[in-house]
Amino acid sequence: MATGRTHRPATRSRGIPEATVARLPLYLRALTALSERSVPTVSSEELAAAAGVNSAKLRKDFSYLGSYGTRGVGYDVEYLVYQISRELGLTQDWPVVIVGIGNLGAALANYGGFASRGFRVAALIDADPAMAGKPVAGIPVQHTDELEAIIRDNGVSIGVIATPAGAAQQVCDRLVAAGVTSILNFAPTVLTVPDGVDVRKVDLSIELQILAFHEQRKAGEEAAADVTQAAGTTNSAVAAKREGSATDQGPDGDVPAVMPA
Amino acid sequence: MATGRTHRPATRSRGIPEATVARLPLYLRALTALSERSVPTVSSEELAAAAGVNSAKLRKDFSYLGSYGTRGVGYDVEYLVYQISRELGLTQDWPVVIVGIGNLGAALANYGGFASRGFRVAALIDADPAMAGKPVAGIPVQHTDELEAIIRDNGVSIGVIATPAGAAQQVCDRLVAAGVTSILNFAPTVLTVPDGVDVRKVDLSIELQILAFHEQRKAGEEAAADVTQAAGTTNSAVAAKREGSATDQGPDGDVPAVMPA
DNA sequence: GGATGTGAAAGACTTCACAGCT
DNA sequence: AGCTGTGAAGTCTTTCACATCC
Repeated sequence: MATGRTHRPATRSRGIPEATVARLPLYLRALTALSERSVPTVSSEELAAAAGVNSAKLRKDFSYLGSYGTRGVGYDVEYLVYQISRELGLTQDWPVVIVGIGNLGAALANYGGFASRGFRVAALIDADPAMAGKPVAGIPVQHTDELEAIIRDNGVSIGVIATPAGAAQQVCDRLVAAGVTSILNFAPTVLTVPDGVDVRKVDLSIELQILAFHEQRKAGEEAAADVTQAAGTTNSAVAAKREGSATDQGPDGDVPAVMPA
Repeated sequence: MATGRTHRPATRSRGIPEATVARLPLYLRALTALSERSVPTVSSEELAAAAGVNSAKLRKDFSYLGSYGTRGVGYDVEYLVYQISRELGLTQDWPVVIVGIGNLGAALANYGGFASRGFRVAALIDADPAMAGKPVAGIPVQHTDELEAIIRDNGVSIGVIATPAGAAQQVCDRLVAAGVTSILNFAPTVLTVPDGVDVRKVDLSIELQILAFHEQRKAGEEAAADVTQAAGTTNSAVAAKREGSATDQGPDGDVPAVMPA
């Protein structure tokens, strides 16, 4: 037990809102791009635009990390990159295992951004004996039998599940039993995990369905709200609604991703 | 607004909360499983468990759709499946194009759940001339040059971007110009789109970073709270920290190769 | 002057708890 | 008796707007 909601002696400040945490990677990516262009400082306005959020939100987010900016000037890019990296735990190396080396697993293994920042593919695991030894992305695939040993020998705490839905829970159970406490699930199924284990899911079909919902709504409004200016091409008139902000990308709200069981 | 649809009092609320919309696919999946097992009715408690949420939330969610349950009994599985499908716009067929047929694009094309629920892969598009004509998941890949024609001829309104980050915005612009109004972006970059176009993103690297944050927090607590039985496992080895390095799978590293986080 | 950092207000979402229907 | 549907309360998140500091 223990793990779960450990009672912490009110260690001040460590309360970064989940919504903020979910945006830190976005800021980090934008900052990294600026860094590569040798941009020394950036204002909340500029950085917010690059990250696709509004500046008030960004400043509020950063305020949870501390006062890393300079009034009248902006933020030092390199310094912020370091602070956010540290906050996200990317200054250390996280060994990761990918279970299920089908098309998706292979795509993930080949994903460059994977290795680049803090994450290292420690092993690829698949249940198919025929896959064993075969290299994918330069890493030999190992059989599921080795799962527990791999986790322990490499001190893996993050596992990626890219198996078919039917195998996901079983794989998850084994990962958790072997010591994994964070799971990124690509299988279209709800995973049940003990307290203290984080699960985030990535689900193509859910995302598409959400898009379909909005798409349908657009079509309805379009039809109902007669055709005002729509002259040329289709271009979704979509009319009203839609407030100012152009693109608050993504699953943004980050619905219920983390579910500590 | 205009549209004098002022007929219904309420209940048929036009405003289903975004958070609710994001969960409908989850409920639908759970219900479909029940349906396949020929379960006739289900209580909010049972369905909530299957979907991984709590029952109060589920009931509240359903209340936005209408009163589809029976007090003292529960919900009729088939009926709910239909209502949710309709609400999500899955009773119609959505042609989808996938742009960028690397490992990830291929994985998406092969994804079964794709075709099953209202979505149909209308075309696969890639910029590599060598890919043209080559079948992936039984569908011949077409060259980017054909993009506009494909969108128009098939009435595609949903596009999936699985290209490297560097090509994503350009592809996005072309999709939008051709009439696409919903985009699912797998490339690790912020897309800018005109008003009225929805973008959702799926980003491996962001998800991993969020997990790393929580993982780090756990480790800190563990250390602070010390003791616990523990013993085995642990010692995250944490080798040296790697810096940048320009990995990048050269050959069709497919997906987002560049752009770390 | 100019941009950050932040209380306070507004809004969105979740949870509670129970009235109301079967 | 059992379970849904929902106002109300509680919590989290976003936005505002301005005092504060370089």
